[in-house]
Amino acid sequence: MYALADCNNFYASCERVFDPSLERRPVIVLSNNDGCVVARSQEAKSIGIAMGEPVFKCRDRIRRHRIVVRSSNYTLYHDLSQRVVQSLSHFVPDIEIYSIDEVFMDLDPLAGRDLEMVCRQARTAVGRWTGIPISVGIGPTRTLAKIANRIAKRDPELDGVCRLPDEKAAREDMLAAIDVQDVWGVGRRWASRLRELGVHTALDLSRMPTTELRRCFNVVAMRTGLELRGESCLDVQDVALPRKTMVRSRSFGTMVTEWSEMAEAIATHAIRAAEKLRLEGARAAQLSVFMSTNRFREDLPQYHRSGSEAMMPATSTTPVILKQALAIGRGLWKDGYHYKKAGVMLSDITFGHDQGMLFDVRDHERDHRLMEAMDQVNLRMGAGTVRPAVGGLRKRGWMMAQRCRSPRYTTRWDELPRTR
DNA sequence: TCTGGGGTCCTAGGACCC
DNA sequence: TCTGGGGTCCTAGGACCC
Repeated sequence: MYALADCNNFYASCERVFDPSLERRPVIVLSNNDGCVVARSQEAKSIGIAMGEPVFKCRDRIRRHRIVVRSSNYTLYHDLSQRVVQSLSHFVPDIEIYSIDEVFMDLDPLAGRDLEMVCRQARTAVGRWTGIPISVGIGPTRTLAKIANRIAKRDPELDGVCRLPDEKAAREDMLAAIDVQDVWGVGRRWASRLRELGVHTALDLSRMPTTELRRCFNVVAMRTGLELRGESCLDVQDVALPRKTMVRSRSFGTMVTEWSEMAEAIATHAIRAAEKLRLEGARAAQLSVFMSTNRFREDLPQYHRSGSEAMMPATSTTPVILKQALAIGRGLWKDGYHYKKAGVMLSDITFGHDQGMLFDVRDHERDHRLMEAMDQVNLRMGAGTVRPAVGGLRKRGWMMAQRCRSPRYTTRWDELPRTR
């Protein structure tokens, strides 16, 4: 058996933990650059604010209903997420962190115990210890646990925990009430194709022949079908798999028309990416840079391009990555466009020892000492205390807009919550 | 005026090998 | 006259997730 613990309205709930005045009020959290709505409290959902809706389209409703608006504060959300995981692991040993607000739990080690009871205890504890409300779904496969979780959220009488019934008829009734689009693994495209085939609910999907799913879609869809029938195809990954790629990108606060600004943005992404790579003890052998105009501005000429080069040998040294990223970026750049976004992607990521180079003249030992010194200073004195100047030294238009970010209550001494 | 960021997996098709 | 069969690797694009 598996359980899925999912934080309710996670970012909105995080905002409430240290600001109880937000309780019972509609709250929304915005994406980077304060562009779209990425989280809504229950009250905001009831008003009809949609997930992913651009803020400028709901300004009226925000004013009319006095909705509280927050920029996203990932430092805070990430920290609270870790506390939720820590609390859960107190009750269930085998867990997989699936996303910032979801945890899968393998319940087999708890065989013989009342699984629903354990999950209820875990839910209460998370609420008390972290202030974050969660819902838990229990089922024989991960896909069914997801569905149970959805039901737990929807039906207040279940008090936040739903165990999928074992009896066939009862379970089928539940599956029949779930829209096929709401099944984990079925997105918009597949949902519309499935509807054309007469498949409208999770129950319909579970009854579709495996070979048909394989033929019309792919093995991923086939697994989903099997999982809905109770045949487990996806296990809890209790060890996080090593990453394969790393991306740093942002859309700009205001559009960029000068290479000097674009260069700062690319440099900043390259610097951050290299830093994170070192933090994880990894190196990358492939570097890509991309830039694009604003796809929503149909009145302006469009341009988007990416370029990529090998890095030999694989590296995490900032100056190496930086120099190459700027060279690629310069090659992509064309005057005359209004750029809205740029980014850097590192791939072919390795951990441990890499292939060396026969004619390598670079002093890697020196690189290593330099990076170590820089990282140590930044760790102790604050991020960005020592950094390459090409990333820019003053506030510029390309930098991200964040008009209403709450304090980083749990990770900064100078932003600790105070009592009056 | 204003529209996010970061991932994974699968498949088809082309290039290449013997 | 007649022109095979069995592979691997890479990439781009499409789908999905949060």
